[in-house]
Amino acid sequence: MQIQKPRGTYDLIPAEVVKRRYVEETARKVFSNFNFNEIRTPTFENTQLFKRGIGEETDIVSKEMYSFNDGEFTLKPEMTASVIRSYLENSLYNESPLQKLFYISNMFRAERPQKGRYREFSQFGAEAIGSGDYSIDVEMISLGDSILKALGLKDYTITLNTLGTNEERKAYLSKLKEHLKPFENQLSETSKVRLEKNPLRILDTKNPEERKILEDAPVLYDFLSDESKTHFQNILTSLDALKIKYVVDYKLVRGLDYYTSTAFEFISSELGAQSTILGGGRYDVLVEMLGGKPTPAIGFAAGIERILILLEEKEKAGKFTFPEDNKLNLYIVNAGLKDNSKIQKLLLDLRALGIKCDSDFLSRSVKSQMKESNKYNAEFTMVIGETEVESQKCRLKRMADGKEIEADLNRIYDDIMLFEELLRKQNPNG
RNA sequence: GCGGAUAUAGCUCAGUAGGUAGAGCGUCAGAUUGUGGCUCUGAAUGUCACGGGUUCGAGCCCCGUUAUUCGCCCCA
Repeated sequence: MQIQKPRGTYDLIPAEVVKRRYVEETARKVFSNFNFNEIRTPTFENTQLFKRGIGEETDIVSKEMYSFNDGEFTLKPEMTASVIRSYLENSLYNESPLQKLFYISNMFRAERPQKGRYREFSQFGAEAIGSGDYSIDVEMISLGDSILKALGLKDYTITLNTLGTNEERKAYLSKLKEHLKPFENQLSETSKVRLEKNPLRILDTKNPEERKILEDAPVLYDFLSDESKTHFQNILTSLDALKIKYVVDYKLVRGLDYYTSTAFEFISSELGAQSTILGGGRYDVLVEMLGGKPTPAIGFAAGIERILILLEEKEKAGKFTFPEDNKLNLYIVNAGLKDNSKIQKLLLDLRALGIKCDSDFLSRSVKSQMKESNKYNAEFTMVIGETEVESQKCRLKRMADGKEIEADLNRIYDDIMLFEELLRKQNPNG
């Protein structure tokens, strides 16, 4: 029996690699424009890092981690914990008080696969470590927005909330529990468990009955300090000034323990259950939790597969096209030349000069080779046989319009560059 | 992890009442000797996801497995 790829993984065949590279390169370009620097960390970490950083009770840590070596190591299920670990381990805080970092990497979570949800998946994301100022929150949101716009996406909603500080949340949570207690029997099993362990997550429910119960539940925002409220309002004011549209949703929460204060999600309606294409927020306590000095920080991550699904849907609808790979500059047709090394020598010289060129390796007919050249969308084609080798001359054909010049085999590169001029000289009327 | 659906050529899909597979696209070759795109002609390719069962006989029916997909859940 054929061996299959593991569940929830995928192959990227050449046609798909081109699309993915477009996403990665576009993201990289925008990150760079925002003066964020790339960071790369190991594929696996000590399991302890994620337990401490993400939280033992989270779904990710409690049931979705790929651990091995008796649980000592774990394939990274997200990047933030790794980035902070690396930030501390390499003392990046000594290089400058604000570190603006980005990453593009694959992650691993043992979830049930679905559209837009894989067991090995990819994210690009950014972390700004060292500033508690609201302006960096705005910077991050506009960074995410800029990348998606640069990619050609615009049909998404930016949803914002603020989760306040741990102390503020504590006061709120007891009120929320009080509100939910009477309805406990109507809650789902998971919500019942959460009522004790993490009541905030109940706000996130999709269950219509639970949503109803939550309608007149206390609102977290009302429990926040003036400082927290001002921080949030300043962000909103700035976003208005930048003409970035958003929706405030006081029920938006995040699933990882390290989040505090600002939280945001970029949501698309075209992805079914996996509607979040980009999500993030502040995590002002994480650096300290991982052994550093108290350091405010904020980050986000975006799902590359989800973005690709959206772009492919747009492509199908005729509203988008992926940029093509660089086309072949020259295809050399071998017309019965026994000594192929003469052609390969030519290819080698041209390639060294930066020309993308190829030839036949199947001893096919001239006609087939021409078709091949056409399929590769080659800019130029030339035919070389015994006659050409002897005379050191050949005909160089431009595929777009079929026009030809006589070219010198000893200076093909120059002739390609001078094509138009030579064409005029050789055919003054054509 | 729970519930539903699906699984036929590289791709998109047909396949009638169970009688051992087809189309379009793509690929390859040819349409007079060494020149592509259009057109025409022709060819190749499937253990009908895998394993078992029912039957004289299964792509079609039954069971299991695997994978995909939708919802829950989770999140990017």
